[in-house]
Amino acid sequence: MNSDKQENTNTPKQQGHFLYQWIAADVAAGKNGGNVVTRFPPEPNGYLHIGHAKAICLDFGMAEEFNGRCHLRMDDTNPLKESDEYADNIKYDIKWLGFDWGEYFYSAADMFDQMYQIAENLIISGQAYVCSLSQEEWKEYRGVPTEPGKESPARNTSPEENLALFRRMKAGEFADGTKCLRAKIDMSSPNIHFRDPVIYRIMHAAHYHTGDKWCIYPMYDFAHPIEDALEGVTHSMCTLEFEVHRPLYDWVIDRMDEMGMLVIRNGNKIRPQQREFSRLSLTYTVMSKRLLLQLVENNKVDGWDDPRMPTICGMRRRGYPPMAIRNFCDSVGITKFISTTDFSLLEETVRAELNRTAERRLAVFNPVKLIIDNYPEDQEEFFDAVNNPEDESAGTRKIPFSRELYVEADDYMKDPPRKFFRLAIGKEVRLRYACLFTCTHVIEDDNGNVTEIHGVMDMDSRGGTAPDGRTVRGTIHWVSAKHAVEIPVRLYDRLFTVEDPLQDGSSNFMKYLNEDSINEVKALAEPSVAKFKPGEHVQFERSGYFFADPEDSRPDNIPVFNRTTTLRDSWAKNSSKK
RNA sequence: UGCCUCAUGGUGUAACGGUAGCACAAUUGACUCUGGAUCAGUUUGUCUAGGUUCAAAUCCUAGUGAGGCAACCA
Repeated sequence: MNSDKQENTNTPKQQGHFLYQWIAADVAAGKNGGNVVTRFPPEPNGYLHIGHAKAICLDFGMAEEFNGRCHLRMDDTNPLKESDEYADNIKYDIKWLGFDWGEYFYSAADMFDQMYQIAENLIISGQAYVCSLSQEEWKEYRGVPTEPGKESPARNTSPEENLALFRRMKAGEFADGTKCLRAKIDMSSPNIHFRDPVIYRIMHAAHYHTGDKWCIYPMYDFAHPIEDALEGVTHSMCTLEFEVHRPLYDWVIDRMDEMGMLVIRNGNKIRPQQREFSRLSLTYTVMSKRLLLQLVENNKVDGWDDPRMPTICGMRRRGYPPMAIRNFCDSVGITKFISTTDFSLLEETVRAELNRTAERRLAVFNPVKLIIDNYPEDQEEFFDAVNNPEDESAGTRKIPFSRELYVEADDYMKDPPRKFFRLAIGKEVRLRYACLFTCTHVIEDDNGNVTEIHGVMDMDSRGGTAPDGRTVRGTIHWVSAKHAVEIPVRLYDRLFTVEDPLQDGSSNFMKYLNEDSINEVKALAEPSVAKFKPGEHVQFERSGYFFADPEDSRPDNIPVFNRTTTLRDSWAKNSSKK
């Protein structure tokens, strides 16, 4: 028993990314009593995007891995930007991804009283003071990194004087920006964040959560470590740009420790620690809330949940399954290296998931009539089709068949290249699930466009199997002309035309918008497609994965189908190369 | 420039002093009632220069390149 324990403490599992190892080492060493508490701390000032999903998977994932818990906390210390609408949608998105914070929901605003108390304590112990310098003046006093700054004239005023001033700030006696509370640290530190950082500012603004109770609000650098400490968070993970803030984070934790305000859990004093990892970047999109907001406000997209947006809600409407997003987040890994992930990796993860789960249907997007001349005019019959070849339990369905069908115009070629295995005069193809068909002739209009494809079926090939076992290379999809239903579809493509829309700065990114990123068309589908419910996925064979849009559907209850992603198409890839 | 950080195929990541591996992308073939899926194969890499060591992607030194910080935003 004893030796077992020793082995555990000395050999943390040497696998997983660096943050995993960091936590594993703490657990093995018995730090915080071996408990792990993480947190995901969004500011409710925008919608969550795929970059946040990476952080969510990390924060909740590490908690689960070490049998701990992950808090959800609204980091709402700036009333000017935050709202309930954002907070509600953030919660919805996290749940949709499949994570649960249980009873551990927090709001920074709920800790304003304690933050205020800590600020007063700092003033009393001479570690904070009220400064009246204007922002311009302060900029000059703070100085540049290469040389020490200058002390604020208020730096050495007495605690009594500062306390009185701070209380008057709280009482609303001063206008915005005329005064602020600064931590008294080190004006000559090479780390700018140590040069007496502002920890409270005056903002006469109603907070979506606390209303008019406050007119002073804490700054991030002060609030965040307090939030972590008060909640008893053990491991606080954030993105790389906060690396230089870490000494200040630790400074605040030290002060709380001196004040005896750190949480004691099971006899262990919980001292939160911060570590940083690289944020996610994706090709062909932008990931900053600010820029996404610009797209929304300039009507370049249809809102935060436009299926072209890299937001969680946009991807949901596009038809990306939550598991695909989680698998993607796992596969990009956690490092400190600033990298850009190929969008195709995300798409491939989505295809992998949908290939397993989505039912197949036949739909024709660019129809041309195909007539089976040896099939009786008034006859119709039904053929069995497999719903999902990757999942036998999905069963089969019947597809109606008749003399006149629609097929893709692209599936016919007048002068086909040698490796074209589709319709051409004299060639035999398989009509998926139905029969073998040989094209005999076509009818063209005055412009040379094919209006009808004619041919004959092998009457012994019903169901699509060759009676003599001959191989037929090409199989094409079709719908029966008199049975087909018309469905609205939205074909989406990437939002930007270049891998890095910010290649010449964030002010010019809109010029790289892809004008062709949405294409609304009609398609003809087999009748069963009309029965799809909003929120269901489908693969239209040989075309792509589609998602019945939960927001829009027609009066006849046929949904609008958003194209989630195309199928891989090695024929198109090869032929476009030539 | 001051402080902090990072550097492995086209892209992203693994290797924790001992055979540079995996995924995506690219490419060849097999198979196939989706030119999908599946299976098999191929191509491409340790930023540079020194040092320590029997042995370095890994440790040390210097250089180079990239990023972050200098809001009363988070």
